[in-house]
Amino acid sequence: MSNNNLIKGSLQTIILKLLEEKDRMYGYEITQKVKELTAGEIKITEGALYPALHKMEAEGLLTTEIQQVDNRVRKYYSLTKSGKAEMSSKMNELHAFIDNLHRILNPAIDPKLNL
Amino acid sequence: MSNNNLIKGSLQTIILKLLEEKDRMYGYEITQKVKELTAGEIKITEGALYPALHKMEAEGLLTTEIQQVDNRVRKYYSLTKSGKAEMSSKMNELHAFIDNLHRILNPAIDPKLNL
DNA sequence: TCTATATACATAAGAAAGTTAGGTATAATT
DNA sequence: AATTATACCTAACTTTCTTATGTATATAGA
Repeated sequence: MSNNNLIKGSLQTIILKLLEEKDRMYGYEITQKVKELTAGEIKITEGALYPALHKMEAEGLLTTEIQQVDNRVRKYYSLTKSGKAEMSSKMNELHAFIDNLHRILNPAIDPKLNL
Repeated sequence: MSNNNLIKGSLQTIILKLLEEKDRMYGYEITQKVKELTAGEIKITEGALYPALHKMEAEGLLTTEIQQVDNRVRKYYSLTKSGKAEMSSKMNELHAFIDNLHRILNPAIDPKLNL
């Protein structure tokens, strides 16, 4: 019923970073973790998540391990060596991008000074 | 020869905000302003910019005024009332999104404390 | 003079990364 | 019995960008 808006290109970075913080995660767990961390403001849709995970596995950034839990299948993902390198790289890119966004969007004079 | 990477959805916000800071701007001027503010790190491509400007004009966010300068045509864009409202809205969304990104990507314990 | 660069607009084909909607299946709750 | 939660998946479509191309004038350099 509602829109998440604005992830656009940061989903891979989010996945990589979460998997650096926690060694093994499965898809559904990632969606719940993001929902929890953002108080429900960002909801990763399954239509975005699963194709992204498959793509990253195909690129060699992630490895998988299937596990049976309570008669249900879970597919756990972990970072490869190359995935760890990609994580660092993407985090740097994202920080640089956000810094640049601030340079563009923040008025020259700090608006807080005008209060 | 090089890639800008990572704008994805923030271009409209950038255009709206620049036009709030400076009443009238033309397309080429916007590309130069962004390049200048980010020390060349973000380059708005024309293939992204012009369609975005046309779309925003069609949506009633921008109005245009064509002007002749040195035998060359310039198309100046300005915010409409609705464009100003959209600017505020998009800025809020973007700030909220960046805050959420920080919540997801920043480790629970401030890394600066580990230095 | 010719060429390249800068200024200034524009479009079109294709790729990338989402949304929305659907499907399968088990477990737990109402 | 029906709904919600858990857990995976895909396919059609849309949005937004990249890359490439086109037009035209002005200026600077070889």
